[in-house]
Amino acid sequence: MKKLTPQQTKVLNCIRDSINKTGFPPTRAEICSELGFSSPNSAETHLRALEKKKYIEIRAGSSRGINILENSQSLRQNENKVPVIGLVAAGSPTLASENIERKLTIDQGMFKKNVDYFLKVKGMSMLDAGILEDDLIAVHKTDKVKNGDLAVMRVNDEVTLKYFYKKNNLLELRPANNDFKSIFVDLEKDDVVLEGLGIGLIRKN
Amino acid sequence: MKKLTPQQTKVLNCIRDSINKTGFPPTRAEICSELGFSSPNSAETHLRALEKKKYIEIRAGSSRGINILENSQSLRQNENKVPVIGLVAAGSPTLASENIERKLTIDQGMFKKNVDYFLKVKGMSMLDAGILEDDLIAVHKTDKVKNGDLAVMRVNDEVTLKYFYKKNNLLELRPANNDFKSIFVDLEKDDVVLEGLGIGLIRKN
DNA sequence: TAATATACTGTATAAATATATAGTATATTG
DNA sequence: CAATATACTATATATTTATACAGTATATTA
Repeated sequence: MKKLTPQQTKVLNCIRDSINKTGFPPTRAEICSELGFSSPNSAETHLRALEKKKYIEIRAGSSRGINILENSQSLRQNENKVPVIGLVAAGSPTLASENIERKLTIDQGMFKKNVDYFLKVKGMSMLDAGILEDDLIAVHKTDKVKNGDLAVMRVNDEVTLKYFYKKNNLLELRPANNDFKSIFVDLEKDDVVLEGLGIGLIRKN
Repeated sequence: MKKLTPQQTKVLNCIRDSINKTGFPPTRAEICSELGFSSPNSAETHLRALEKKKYIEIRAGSSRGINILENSQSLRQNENKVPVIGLVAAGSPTLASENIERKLTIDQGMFKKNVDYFLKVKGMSMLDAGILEDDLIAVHKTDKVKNGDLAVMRVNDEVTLKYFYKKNNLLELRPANNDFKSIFVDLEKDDVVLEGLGIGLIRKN
C-alpha cells in the first residue's frame, strides 16, 4: 500500500465524509468546493492518483462513480481495540501490559491519524488547552514533531503531555496553565524520547 | 413505518445491491435495466414512493442522490453510527437530516450512557469546563436532569450547551467562562426544552 | 363511486457530470 | 539533469442523469 500525500489524504477523507453524510460519493465539483479548489481537474487528478495507488476505484462514465477500496488491512484497522494507558510504571515501556488500564473500541477513522493508545491525563497542567484530569488523549506514535505540537514525551523515565518547542539543543515542554512552569531539557544531557502526538481527546462525564 | 409493496421492496433492494457492489447508488436508468423496466419514469415513481414512506431520501438535482435511511428496522449494524449535529436550523428538530453533518462510528460502551448524537460546539462559553469550539459533545437524550448537569437546551428555538440550575420557576443556564453571562429562563413564560445531557466529549486536533 | 395509489411505456430536455486539453509551477526521483 | 509526480487554474464538451409531461391500466381506499 503506497503512502498518500497530505492532499490525497484530504481528498480521500472528503470522499469518506460525503458517503457518511449523504450516502453517496461526491462529484468532482463537490470535492473542489469542499477543499477550495477552483478547477474540476484538481479533483480529477487527485482521484486518478488515489486510483493508481489502489485506494479507490473509478467507474468510467458514471457520475459519482467512486468506490473506496476497503482492503483487508484497512478493514482490520477500521474497528480496533485501543489500549488506555493510566500511570506508566518507571522503567516499563508505555504500552507494557501492566500499564494498560483497559481497552476502548473505536473506529480508526474517528481521528485524522491512527490512534495507537489513549493516555489518561494526570493533573491540570494543560487546563487552558481544554485538557482536564482523567481526559483520554488519543496518541499517534510518530517521530515527526514540530514546534507547537501537543506531544507525549518521556523525560527521565516519566511520561508527560506538553506543548513541544525546540530551539537548537534546548527543548521546552510548555504547559497550558499559568500555575505551571515549562520543563527545559538539554537534548545533549538529558534522556528524552518522543512517544507520540496528541491527535484527539475523549472525555467521559 | 409504512409497509412496502413487493415492487417497492425490489427497488429498495436494488439500491442496496448497487451500494454493496459498486459503492454508490444506482441511476434511474440502472434501476430500470436491473429490474427490467423500459422507462426511467418507472424507477422515478418507485423512488418517490420510497421517499414518501421514509425509506430513502432523494437529493434534488444530484445524480445518484439516493440515501437509504437506516432506522430501527435496519438490517445493518448501524446502531454504532451516531450523527454529528452542526448548526441547528431554526424550527427544525435537532436530528433533522439537514442538521446532520456526518456520522461517527463509535462503540456505545464508550460513554456511561447511550449516545444519541454529537453536538458540535460553537463559541467559547464553556471554556473553563474544558470545552472548546468545534469539540463534539456526546449527547444522551433524556428528560431527567439535575442541578449542575451539563445540559443541551433549546431556548426559543436556539440550541445551547450550558450548566443546568433550576430554582422554583426560574431556570439558570450557566456558562463556564467569566466573559459570558447566565441565561435566565422563566419556565412559565419562555419556551424551553431539554434536548439531552452532555455525557462526554470528543476532540480532533 | 370518485379519488388515490400502484405499475408501468414512451419521449423530451435542462442540468449535472466526467473528462479531455492547455497551461504554470514546484518538488522528488532515477 | 531529465523525467516524473504533485498541485494547481481555466475552458470546453460529449455524455450522463434527473425530472417533467403525456399516456394506459388496475387495484385500493375514502
